[in-house]
Amino acid sequence: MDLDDRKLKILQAIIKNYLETGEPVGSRTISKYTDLNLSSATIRNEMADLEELGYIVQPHTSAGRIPTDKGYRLYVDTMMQEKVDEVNNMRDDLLEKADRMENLLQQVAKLLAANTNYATMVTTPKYRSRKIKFIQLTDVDAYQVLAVIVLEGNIIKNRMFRSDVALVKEDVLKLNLALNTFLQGLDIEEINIGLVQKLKSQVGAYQELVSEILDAIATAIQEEGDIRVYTSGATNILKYPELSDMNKARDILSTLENKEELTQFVESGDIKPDEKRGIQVYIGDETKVDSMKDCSVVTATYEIEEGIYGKVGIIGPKRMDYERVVGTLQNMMGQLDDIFKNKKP
Amino acid sequence: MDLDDRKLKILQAIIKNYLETGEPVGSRTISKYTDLNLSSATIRNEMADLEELGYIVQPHTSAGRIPTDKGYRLYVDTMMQEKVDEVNNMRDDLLEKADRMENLLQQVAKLLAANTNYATMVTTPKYRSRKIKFIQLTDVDAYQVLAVIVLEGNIIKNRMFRSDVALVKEDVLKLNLALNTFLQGLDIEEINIGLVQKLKSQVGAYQELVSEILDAIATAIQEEGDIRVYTSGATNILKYPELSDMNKARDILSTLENKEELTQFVESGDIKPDEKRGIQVYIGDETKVDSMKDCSVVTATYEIEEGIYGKVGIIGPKRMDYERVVGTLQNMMGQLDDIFKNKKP
DNA sequence: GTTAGCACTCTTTAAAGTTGAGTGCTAATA
DNA sequence: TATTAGCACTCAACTTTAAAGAGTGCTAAC
Repeated sequence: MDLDDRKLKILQAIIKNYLETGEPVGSRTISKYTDLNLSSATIRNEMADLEELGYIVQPHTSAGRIPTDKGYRLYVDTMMQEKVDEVNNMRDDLLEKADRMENLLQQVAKLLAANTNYATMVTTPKYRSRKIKFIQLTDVDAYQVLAVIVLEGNIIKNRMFRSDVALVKEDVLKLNLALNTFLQGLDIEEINIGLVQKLKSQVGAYQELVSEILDAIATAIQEEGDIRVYTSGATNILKYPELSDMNKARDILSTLENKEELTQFVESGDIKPDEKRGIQVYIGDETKVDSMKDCSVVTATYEIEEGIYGKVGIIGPKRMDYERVVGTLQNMMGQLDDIFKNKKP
Repeated sequence: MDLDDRKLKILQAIIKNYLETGEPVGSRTISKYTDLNLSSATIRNEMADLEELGYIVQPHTSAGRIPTDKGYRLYVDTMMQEKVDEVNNMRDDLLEKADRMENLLQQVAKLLAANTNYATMVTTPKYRSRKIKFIQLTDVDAYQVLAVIVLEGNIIKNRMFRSDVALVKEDVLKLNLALNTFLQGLDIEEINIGLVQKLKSQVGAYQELVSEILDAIATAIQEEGDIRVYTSGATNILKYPELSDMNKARDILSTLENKEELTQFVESGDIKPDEKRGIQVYIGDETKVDSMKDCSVVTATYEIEEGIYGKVGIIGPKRMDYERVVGTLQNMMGQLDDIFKNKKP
């Protein structure tokens, strides 16, 4: 027995209906609301076959059928025809409020949540490495100095330091020069003890200060390497009865709140294969996150420049509206492309 | 009929028991587990009185009693004796991970949530006004310039700008000087059109750039004036059955996620009256937030310097362990005081 | 190959009955 | 006069039973 065209059509109808209602779908429903013109009995026979093939199951003997993960998978892979999403003016909303990367990403999460009624996540871009572009010291007053550290890719970090000895303007300039000479263009691994010693030997009374600054630089590079995750619309999860069981809901919400497990999606998945925006669909157990075994996650990849990319994800029930979600994500990725190309925030 | 000592003792016993169990408390329980040595019948008589006085109610005729908001209020105001909390090494945890204000506050929220099993919120400090301390322009390359804006209180903001005309090193220095001459020490209201015109007339080809920078400064000051709110442990709410009703839970979690309504607690309440750390207890409707009418919120005030303060809040069920919460908060406020006094992050 | 028809299964919902915690009141007691 | 024992009463919560309804699988006819 194989999956012929008619079986495929029936499976599609079952899934579509289940996506809408969240209720098991019976043979009569399919018989009435498709143009196949088959009686419910015939549908029943076909359904029995589809069940044997593993695409659908009955929650209990006298109930309709619901799709299995395998069924959803087939649907997503072959049957779904993407719907171009109507959310067109997201971009204006984005530009209006967000003029910096972090805000922008947070805004993206928020907009998607508002538009889809699912939970959303956005990760910060992942860089391969981070080199020091330059360091700028400024004396704020006699005992305080401001250090601005600029990393490759124009990531800017600043820290205020307090010196024990009174600062001399010329010394600060010299220090600035020394730091830049030694550190410019270096990655964190390249800052070794020898280098630090050599640097310290040149700075006279400011050894303490230099130490602190070096620490700060290390921290800055480190934390820029970490992927941060923004989420939004977590409470949308509670809108779907099949996830609203107190224990499931707590687990899912807690995963969303803690965020660590979500970075998992950054590692996995292809990276932007063709113009499909690297869209990836994880169904149930495919998420590899235990608390999400009753959810599906759809992720897309955005790229801010060659090789530097992050992920946007939509988290909902397995019966999420895949077409709409994929459409919305493609749309959003397009908007992000525009923004990153034209006007770097 | 008035509230004599015995009634008070009984009320206290009822509330204590209810805080622990979350179940209505019957006369027999009180009779057995207090040292009053009274029969359940006597307790019943007293309970009837307490009900008439408005301190307790019965959820239904044949149930035990639970405290009313008025009952909780009396308890919090007069009967509660603060327990010094055992969470002593929070401070080390704090200092280890957090070297910047935002991180620190987020960390505070997280720690409190982990230690209390309630949801928590922390607001950023509220400043009365924000003056420009100085501005530092640096040319990154021929077309990009980095502006670092330092506000009073050492708030640092930075932005990268792209210039249409190629940048000349000396010009950037001049621009820097001009900006500082005109803007240093000014608040946002003081930057008027006349001033802007005058400034622009001095900068030759860089008018466009100056415009952008001024905009950025305005935005920076503005957003620093906004109070941000960090929350943590929102999912703890779901641990309490009386809040786990799907609708209540959604409303509360959604309030916590959106955060706007939470700033409400910053406005209200006394500001640090004596060494009680400005601890304030809002019970049920007292929160003035509709979704929280079944919750209590305990807030405390931290002060980073004279007159600049923010709030820390614990959000839980009405039957939250007030003593422990107040103790924990006082402890935490103490730790924060230490940190802000010794080592400004 | 398709379909009508029917017995069967199993969830869902409602109704009815049972239990038990806790009350209020009364009359007896210290 | 304050306290207590005792008892009838109430009501939510749980259990049991019954009925309804949706949907299936199978058989026999088309």
